[in-house]
Amino acid sequence: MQIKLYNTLTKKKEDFVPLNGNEVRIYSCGPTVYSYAHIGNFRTYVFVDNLRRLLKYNGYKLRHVMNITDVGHLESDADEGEDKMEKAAKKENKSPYEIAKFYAEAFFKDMDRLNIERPEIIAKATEHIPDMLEFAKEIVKNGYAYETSTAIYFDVSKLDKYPVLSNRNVDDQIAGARVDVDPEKKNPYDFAIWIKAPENHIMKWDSPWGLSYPGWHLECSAMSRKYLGEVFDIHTGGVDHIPTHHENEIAQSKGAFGKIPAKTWMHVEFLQVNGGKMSKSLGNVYTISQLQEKGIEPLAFKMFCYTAHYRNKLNFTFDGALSSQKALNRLRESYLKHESGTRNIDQSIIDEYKGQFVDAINDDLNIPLAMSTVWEVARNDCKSKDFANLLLEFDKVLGLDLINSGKYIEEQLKIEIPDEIQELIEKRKKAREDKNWNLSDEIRDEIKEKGFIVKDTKDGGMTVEKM
RNA sequence: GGCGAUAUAGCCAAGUGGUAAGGCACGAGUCUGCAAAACUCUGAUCCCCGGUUCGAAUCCGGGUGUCGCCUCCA
Repeated sequence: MQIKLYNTLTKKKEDFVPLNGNEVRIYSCGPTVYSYAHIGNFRTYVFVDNLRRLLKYNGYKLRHVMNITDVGHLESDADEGEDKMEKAAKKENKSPYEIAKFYAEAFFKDMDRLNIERPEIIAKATEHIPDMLEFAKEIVKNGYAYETSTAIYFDVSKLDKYPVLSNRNVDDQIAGARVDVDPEKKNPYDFAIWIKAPENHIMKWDSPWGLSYPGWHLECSAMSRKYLGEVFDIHTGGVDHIPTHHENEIAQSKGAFGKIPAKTWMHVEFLQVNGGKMSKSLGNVYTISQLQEKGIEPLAFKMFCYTAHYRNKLNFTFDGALSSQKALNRLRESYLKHESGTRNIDQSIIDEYKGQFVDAINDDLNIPLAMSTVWEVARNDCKSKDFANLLLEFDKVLGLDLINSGKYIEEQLKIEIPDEIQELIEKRKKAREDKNWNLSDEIRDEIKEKGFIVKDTKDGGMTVEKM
C-alpha cells in the first residue's frame, strides 16, 4: 500500500517515494536547549516518532537527523534580542554550555519516557560551526548576502521567489505589523546568517567578519546538507516554523546551491491549552514531569496525541489527558487479556484488521482513525494470542510499549501503604468477615479520607490504591 | 491592518458527495453485602441562511462564532 503524505510546499497529499532507493532521509528541527521542553514541543516529536515508525513499518531504511540548537537562536526569530542560550546562562549563573548540557539531557530523558525513537544522528550546532561558516561563505560568494554593522544579512530580494512555503504577502504584512525594522536591512524580511558578537558575548568564533556566531536558521541548512546531502526526502517541524525558520532555510539553500533542500515539508499543528494558545504569561506551559505529578503518564500523553490528526489543532485539558490515561490502562488490560487467551483466529480476520489499520496510517498518518481499529481488536470478546500479537504489530507504529503492559499496571498498583492505613485495612477485613457491613463501609470512608481507595476482589481479598 | 484555520453528541475528536469511526464521561444492566473495577447496552443529521445535485456534515456563496500566524513559541 502506497504511503501518502501531506506536503506544505505543494499544499497537497502526495504519494511518497524516496529519492534514493530504499533509504529515506529526514531532517527534524530539534529543541533549543535553554529550558525544559513542554508538551507542545513533544506533540511534534511524538509525530516525528510516528513518522519514523510508519516508514520503517513499510520497509524503508532511515537516515534521520535532528539538531540540538545550543547557539544562535535569538529571543526573536526576526533577529532581535539576546541569544536564548546566553540569556538562560546569565539567569541561572552558569555557562551556556552547562545550560545546553543540562536541558539536552532533560529533553532526551523525556523522549525516552515517551518511548520516542532516537534519530540516527543527533547534531549539535556548536559542534558544526565550521560547516556553518562554510555555508555562509558560499551564500556571500554567490551574492545573496550583505554586511551591516551588526551582522551578515541574507538578501531575500535576490531570490526568484520569497516566500515559497507560506502565502503571506510581504508588503501587506509589514504595513500592519508592529515591528521595528533594522534600518540597515535592505528588505524587512532579510535575516541574519551570521551575527557579530557583542563584547560580552560568550559564544563566539573567528570568522572573516571578526568574532561572531551563526544565525539560527543556518545550522539546519548546514547540518542537513552535511549528513543528508543537498536534497533529502522529508523535513519536519511545527507549524510555527513555516513562515520564518523553514522559509529561511529554503532561502539559504537556494543561495548556497540553488535548490530547495527537502522534497516534502511536514508540519505539526499546535497543541492548545483550554481552547487557547499555550504561553508563559498565561502560566499554562506544562512539562512532561508536571503531567506526571498530576497522575498522567508520559505514554498517556502520547495516547492523548492520538485523539487528533497531526495537522489539526488539539485542545489539551487535564480532563482530556486523564481520559487518555484511562484509555491507555484499558488498552493494556485488553492486551493482557488477549495475551493469556487460547483461541485461534482465522488469518483472514487478522488480515482484515491489519488492512484497516495500515490504510489509515498510510493515509498521511491518520492515527485517530487507526485507533478505532485498535479498539475493535482490543475489545474483541474472543481472547486470543493472535489478537495480542496483532496489537503488538500495531504498536510498532504507535510506540505505546504495549509489550510491557503488565509491568506498567504492576507499577501503578505498587504503592507504599502507611501503617495507619494497614491497620484500618485489617480492621475492615475483620468487619467484613463478621458481615458487619456498616462498620466495613465506615472504615472504607475513613481510608478514603486519608487518600486511599479500597476495592474488594471476588476471592474476598482487597486491593488498595492511592487517590 | 494582512494572512490562514476551524465550527460534528457533555468533553477530546475521525469522516471531504450516498443515509455520521473511536476514546472519555453520563445513564441502564450484569457482577457485588454495598461500592469500586470490569463487561454489555444506550445517545448526534453534523453553527445559521441560501445554492448546486437524484443525493451534502462533505462542493459553492453569504453570515456568525472560535482559534492561530504576521511579536516569543513545536
